[in-house]
Amino acid sequence: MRRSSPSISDVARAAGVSMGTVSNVLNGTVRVSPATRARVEAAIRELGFVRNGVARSLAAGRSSTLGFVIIDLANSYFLDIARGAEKEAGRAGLNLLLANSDMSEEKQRTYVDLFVEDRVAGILVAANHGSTHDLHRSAPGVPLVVVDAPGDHSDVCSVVPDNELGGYLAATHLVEQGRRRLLFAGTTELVPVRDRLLGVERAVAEHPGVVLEVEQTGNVQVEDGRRVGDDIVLRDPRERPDAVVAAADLLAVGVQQSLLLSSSLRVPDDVAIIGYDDNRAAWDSAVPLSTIRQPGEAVGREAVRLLLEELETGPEAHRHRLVTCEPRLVVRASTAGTS
Amino acid sequence: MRRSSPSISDVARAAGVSMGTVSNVLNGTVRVSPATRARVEAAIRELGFVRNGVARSLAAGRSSTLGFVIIDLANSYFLDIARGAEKEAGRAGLNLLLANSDMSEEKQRTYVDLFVEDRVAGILVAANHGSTHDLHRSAPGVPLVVVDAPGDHSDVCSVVPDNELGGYLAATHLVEQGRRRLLFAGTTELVPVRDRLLGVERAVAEHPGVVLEVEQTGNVQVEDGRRVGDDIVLRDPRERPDAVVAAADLLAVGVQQSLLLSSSLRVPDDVAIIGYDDNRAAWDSAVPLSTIRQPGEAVGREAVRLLLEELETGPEAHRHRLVTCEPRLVVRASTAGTS
DNA sequence: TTGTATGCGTTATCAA
DNA sequence: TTGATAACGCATACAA
Repeated sequence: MRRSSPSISDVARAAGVSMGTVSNVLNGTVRVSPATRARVEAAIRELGFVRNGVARSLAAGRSSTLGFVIIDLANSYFLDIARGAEKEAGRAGLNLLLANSDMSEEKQRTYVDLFVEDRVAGILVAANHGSTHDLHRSAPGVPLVVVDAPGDHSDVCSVVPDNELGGYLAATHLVEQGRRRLLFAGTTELVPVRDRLLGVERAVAEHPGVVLEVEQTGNVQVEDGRRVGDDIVLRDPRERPDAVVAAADLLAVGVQQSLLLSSSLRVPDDVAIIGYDDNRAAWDSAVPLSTIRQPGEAVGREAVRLLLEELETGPEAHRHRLVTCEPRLVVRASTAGTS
Repeated sequence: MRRSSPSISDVARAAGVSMGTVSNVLNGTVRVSPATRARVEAAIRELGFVRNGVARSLAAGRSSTLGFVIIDLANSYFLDIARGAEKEAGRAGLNLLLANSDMSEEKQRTYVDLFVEDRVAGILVAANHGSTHDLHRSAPGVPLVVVDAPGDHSDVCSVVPDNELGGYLAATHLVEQGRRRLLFAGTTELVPVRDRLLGVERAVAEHPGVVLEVEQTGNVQVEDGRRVGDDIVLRDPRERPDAVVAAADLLAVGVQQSLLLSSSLRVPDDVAIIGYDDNRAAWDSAVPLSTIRQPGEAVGREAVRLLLEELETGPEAHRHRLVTCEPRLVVRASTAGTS
């Protein structure tokens, strides 16, 4: 039994050919006669040869893998982005490896550094808004694209979903369903939430007679939503909104739970509710939730495209830019009725 | 501006020392005089040198990264495993890279192959039960551990949660809460579910007077649970279970939703419900769900430990084995009352 | 179509 | 403590 795995030169010797020939049949770029090809392939099989990607990328000076540093894998949105990125990468013959930075900027740096050291072909980073400052400085020479947050435009490309449009779509939908008193719930501490609210405001402004109220929440989790719901339940009917735009699905689920448990208000009859994200975590609410679906796959796809573009164009000829992806309205039961 | 990133020899020239010296300050294994160290470090900073991990692992003949091929990243359990694995790997100075096989055995193979080609130090594979046959054959030379499914014991190590124990814990808890008519819901097509049922049966057998009924479901999703709940609601009170052991959290959520919507049965007063997995997707049910928490982090940790063991012992001296991790009962409101 | 030889950027061995 | 140099396994340019 051999100690280390066989190399190309072992294969060459076994097949009675040169290393170059073995390399040629492996890569298929240069023509090789069927006869020798067969001999080489037989030797490869016999020896159980597996090509060494490390030596490969060292010699070739390029790698065929992309690295994706993800801030929150528990969020299905980022998984969708990863899927989109993976597909687009596959089209270009590249593989996508993931690293979980788990909300930690330190781990984010560590993994970016790792990918840089490993000289991957390119790096994707899903980061927090505001934490993308010097990401590019960690990656000199390796193209890097910031995903889901606007990066420093002069140094990196970035891809973001159009949150303003999403808010607009949500509010417009509710108004078209006949709703007139809208309540927006969320915390405007978060930049994406702020953008969503802007879109809601634009939609409301387009429809005279429609009023909008904003309720700040501490966070955008289920418990925050429950508080919003409890508040609505306690109100005088004349003060009550007939529709809620939640800044996130979990928030919407909380609102819904609260209304349902109170048994006094029905969804959507009395209050329509729309969420945001189309998060898997909210797919199973009692009343199926209308929502704005994040363009996760598109974000991932576009990010890889930008990476490939930079890869082909070369670092200096490349102009960094921001690409925006459009979210989509998904109508389910929670807004389906007419008021 | 330089075309490619500076190498050790560039640094050596700039610092007026030899490559070996630079390598020594980089790795810190050999003593270097403070003076030259300072000169080298200055040159490194000045040139923006980043060490080349590819050449590094080629020359050293070893890599410091582990690869984890994950079957379903959308399931928070696997993310927990990844976290546990990452921590343990970190302790050994290794990095963990993830690949999403997304339920596809083909992608699983592809990524295992990729990791083998890249000569990672070791590979973790979270696989489907039954699909682990020839995984080791794809990875000659690279230690591979099967996670969450029993691998072919003679070829690989594997780590699994103790599903039988989990079932036992769940049923015992319910019996201790005074429940006497247990209903187990799930599909015994799935091996893990079958094991959980075995544990439930053992617990029931230990308590004369307690009866158990098994209701097969098509799958273990929320909708399957709703059907189970609907069935319970329609039953004659004397035929009705006072406790449900669901084979999975989502199933339990479905049961709960159905009972709650019916408004005729209360949880846990009339029917206690316990789930399985402690899946994040079920954290926000209306009545907080008691459950059996999967030992995700432990599974990941043990998997890496087995890998390290095989790495140190060497392939031939190493005996492959199966490690089992114990799940834990988590009591929340859905079983907290007394019947 | 196939063989030969050089270099990729490091580590590691052996001298100095 | 430091310097010189041979691998590591492959791609690739060039020669045959």
